[in-house]
Amino acid sequence: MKTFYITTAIDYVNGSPHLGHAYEKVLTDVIARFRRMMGDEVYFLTGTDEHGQKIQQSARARGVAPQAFVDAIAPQFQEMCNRLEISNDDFIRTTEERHKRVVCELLQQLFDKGEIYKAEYQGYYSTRQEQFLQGKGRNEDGSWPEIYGEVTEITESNYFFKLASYQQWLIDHIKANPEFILPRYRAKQVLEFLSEPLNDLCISRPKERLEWGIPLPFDPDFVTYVWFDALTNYYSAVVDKPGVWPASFHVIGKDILVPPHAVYWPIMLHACGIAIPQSILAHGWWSINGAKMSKSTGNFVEPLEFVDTYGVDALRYFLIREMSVGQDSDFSLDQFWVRYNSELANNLGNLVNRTLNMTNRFAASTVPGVGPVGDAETALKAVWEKTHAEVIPLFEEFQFNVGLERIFAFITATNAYIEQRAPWKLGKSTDPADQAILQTSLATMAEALRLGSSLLQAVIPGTVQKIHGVLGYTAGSTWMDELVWGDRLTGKSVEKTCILFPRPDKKV
RNA sequence: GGGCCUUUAGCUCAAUGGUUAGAGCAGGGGACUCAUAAUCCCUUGGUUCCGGGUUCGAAUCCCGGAGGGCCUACCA
Repeated sequence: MKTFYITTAIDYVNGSPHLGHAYEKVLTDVIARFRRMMGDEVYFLTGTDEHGQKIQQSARARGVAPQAFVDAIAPQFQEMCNRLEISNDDFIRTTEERHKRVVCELLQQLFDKGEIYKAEYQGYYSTRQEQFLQGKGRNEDGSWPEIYGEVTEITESNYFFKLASYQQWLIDHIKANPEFILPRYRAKQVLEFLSEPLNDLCISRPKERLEWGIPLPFDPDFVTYVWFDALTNYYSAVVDKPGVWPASFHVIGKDILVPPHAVYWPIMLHACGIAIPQSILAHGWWSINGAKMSKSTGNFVEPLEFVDTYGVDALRYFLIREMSVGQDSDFSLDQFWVRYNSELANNLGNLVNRTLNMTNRFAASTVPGVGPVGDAETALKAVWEKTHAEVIPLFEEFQFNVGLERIFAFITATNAYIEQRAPWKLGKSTDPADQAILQTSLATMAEALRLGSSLLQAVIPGTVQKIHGVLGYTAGSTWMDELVWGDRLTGKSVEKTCILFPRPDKKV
């Protein structure tokens, strides 16, 4: 079986992680965990992008070496993964030897094949910003904006990759493989980009301008410029792991789909004779309180602070529940509280607690065996079968928001079942028939809770483990038979109480 | 300028061209007490952005328009 290999974009370490970074990690993690539960062999990669001009500048501004600078920032991203309970198998940094070696190999190979050539490039250059300027950045009167300082027209030599010669191949591939770019409507955007002739891609910077990069193997006076450095991480991380490449999914933000991931990357690989990824999944962006996220205006969410305050699963749940994958979404504390209170705390959390309580009170803390089964049990089981059958395909299509809604409908049905059986009334009866139904109802609610929470495994893994734990249960590593209604809780002894999602006034 | 996406209840979202457009939350009413003042039941709420067209039948397909977002041009 082909390994299910999934990646996030690597984050540029010129600043601290924010909500967007956190979302992409969580989304990818949910997919990875879901595939593992489905029985796939999963390999999950994330990492950091650590070269380039901005980092060189930031390091210089602080008077430290670039390596020291990135060594200080990269751990923040690793720490974020830990705190978000991201189940990545590897974390690659583009400053690692294993990465640089592969980048050089690919570049040398393409150079030897004549796919990379040297050419002169003429353009307007801002010394202050240390960058070439685009014609469109110019003012109406032809002058350049103040921030660029002195702008001069210069000629510079650089290396170029023959992108254009693969244009038709890529167009054909995208048209023949509708799964290649997801959501599908994004493929139109890529094809539109490809409807104009591609320019060859400048892949180097002279060392006088940019030192902080990977030197070209065939010309030490130049370093690699972004594309071959950053994109190659997906490949370099697994080049020595047989059976992992090609990637099944690259999960990225919609902003870096066109052109890097959908155009440069497949062409780079194809030119090297390497298989290209199966699929690229482009997600949307978060706004905050209806406005664009921005550090300068203070309109941003610090993911780790949020986790400290509200808990990792509260954040994971909200991000996945609220966002329709591919679309943009808004993050507001009000909406967060709606999800937290009504879904996590009241519907699910309270179900856990009342189940424990009743099992303690009416069955000496041990999940009883199922007695006589009536219409109520049959009906609840039918809801389960329906939920189970609907949720898996929804998750497979990344419709997590809809899937979660269905799961919570089942949780509600379980709460309703409990009302219908009213074990607290049965507990007062000495009639053996009532006692038998009591046993059945306690066993049924526990089993429903085990199953319903199991479906939440990929999204809120820590919480699900706690729920299973207080039910005296240890879940299997896949859903193969985990999701089958049964009696595996019979005889398990349960905990006294468990508050999973405390209400705000009761939080410490 | 060209292109893409989007618009469904107060809010967040569903609905292979097919009964009377559905859920959750919020609002209103009731029930219950095992439970985190929770839970359960009932209920109010719609010109599916607007205007045409195709069709036996349109939220869905076509044309035109409006609002919002985005790509075309480095940044989750």
